[in-house]
Amino acid sequence: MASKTALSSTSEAVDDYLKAILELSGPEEKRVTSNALAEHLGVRAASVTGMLQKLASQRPSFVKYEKHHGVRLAEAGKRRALEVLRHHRLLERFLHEFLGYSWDEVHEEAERLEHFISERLEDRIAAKLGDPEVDPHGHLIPERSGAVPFRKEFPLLKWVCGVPAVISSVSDRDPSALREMQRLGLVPGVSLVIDPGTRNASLVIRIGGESDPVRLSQRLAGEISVIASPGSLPDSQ
Amino acid sequence: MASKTALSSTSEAVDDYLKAILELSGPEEKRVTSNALAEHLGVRAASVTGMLQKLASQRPSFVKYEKHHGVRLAEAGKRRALEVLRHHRLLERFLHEFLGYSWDEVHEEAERLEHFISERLEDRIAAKLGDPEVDPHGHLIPERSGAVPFRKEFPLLKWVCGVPAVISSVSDRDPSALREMQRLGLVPGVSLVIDPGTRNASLVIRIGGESDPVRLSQRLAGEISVIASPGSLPDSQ
DNA sequence: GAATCAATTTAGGCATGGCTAAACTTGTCG
DNA sequence: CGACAAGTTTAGCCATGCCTAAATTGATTC
Ligand SMILES: [Mn+2]
Ligand SMILES: [Mn+2]
Ligand SMILES: [Mn+2]
Ligand SMILES: [Mn+2]
Repeated sequence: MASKTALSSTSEAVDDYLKAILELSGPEEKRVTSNALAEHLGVRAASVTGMLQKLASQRPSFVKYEKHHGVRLAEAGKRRALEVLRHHRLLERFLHEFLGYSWDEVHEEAERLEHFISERLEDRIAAKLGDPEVDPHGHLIPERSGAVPFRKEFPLLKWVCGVPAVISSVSDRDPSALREMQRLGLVPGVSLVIDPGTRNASLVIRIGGESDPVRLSQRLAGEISVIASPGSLPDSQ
Repeated sequence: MASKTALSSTSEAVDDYLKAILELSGPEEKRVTSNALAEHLGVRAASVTGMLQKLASQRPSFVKYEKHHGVRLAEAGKRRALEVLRHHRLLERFLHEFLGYSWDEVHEEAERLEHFISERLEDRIAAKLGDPEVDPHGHLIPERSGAVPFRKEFPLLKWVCGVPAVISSVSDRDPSALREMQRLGLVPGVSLVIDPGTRNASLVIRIGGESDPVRLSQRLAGEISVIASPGSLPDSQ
């Protein structure tokens, strides 16, 4: 344990809490509840409380924690969370591009290794990949400096019918959903339109300018995020 | 912690004990003392005793342990130790060959990652490297099946003066020694002869058929292992 | 303003893997 | 044989992170 401390001073458990807070608090950096963390991390709420108290009491503290009112990242916590998230996404990309992993296999491996690679390895992987901006699921990779690229994207389920969109990213946590999307051609960069009036249990879409419609389950659609299609703007000729 | 268990059922600490026993017991599989393990692992002897008792009491047990008389690997322990050793050496080779690590940098990174790579990643790395037989320091890589390649090698310090030898491997644990060897050209595959009568604090050798002698400290020489040079056999024309 | 209920925290435990200090074995030497 | 020293084990502790069960708090709702 002493040797792992030398690398970063954070344990795997601490890393995972910080990353979970980062992801759950969203771009607006909302406070995150103990329950939400417990569910995301697969531990009991009581365990979360214990960890949050410890994270809040360190110097410098990793989180700002107010009893009964949730938690948000402090400066040091945000720095480490972004560091781990960069590791995760670089690793996913590396496994996919150099070692023949499919996009539904990369997440599990990266989830473990992200805590244990050195800064040197992070840099070598980034260099080998040519400093990529996105991972295989379309997620933006935080920069080495800690800067966070930003892109306004929307859940496909909230996109307006009839307006062309481009898939920007998909959730990486469900391998079987990823295989299904792969089969349908639903990968980042692909454009689509939602058929008017299909907003019930499923959604009918047309992919990439083709005319044959595809029916999408709520479950699958819920994992897809989109941005406006360049072709949908007024200046599209 | 439950999730790490899913990968292998051994913790990083257990892995390191098993690997240490494997290395310290040598090809003859001698019993290893608590003190030797404590020194190798950088923990106190009392901690070793505690761990050995636990490893011996598992089912199936990882080690055969007799109080006050040292420990040796049981079947399950040997299997896991070789598995981790294979990870270590494949990783060293991969970091060196694909990611530009120098041979004095690979050990530290591999020492951490060896515990956390999946069987899938192990296989992909081995395939990418073309199933290599040795790591950057000349150490033989255990096979996937658990088979252990064998090669009879000797400490340079015990080699006979005047008889040509070839460097088979060097210790990977001291980065500054490795840099020094690199500088002198003392890498696996290089042939050398020890000058007669130099067996004191240092050793004078001639490298690769050249005539200029090199003085080698006991410390450096102690990290080098050799095998007989093919050219030294009677049938060398 | 009080009752209620869901969310949260506290209290008390357990497993892992370290540590120190104090006992105990074992082999060796007088 | 017996005493001693080195090596080893035991006893008792600590930190990390998880758990369950039992309080507690805070946000309604009447
Ligand atoms: Mn993780
Ligand atoms: Mn991803
Ligand atoms: Mn290790
Ligand atoms: Mn090596």
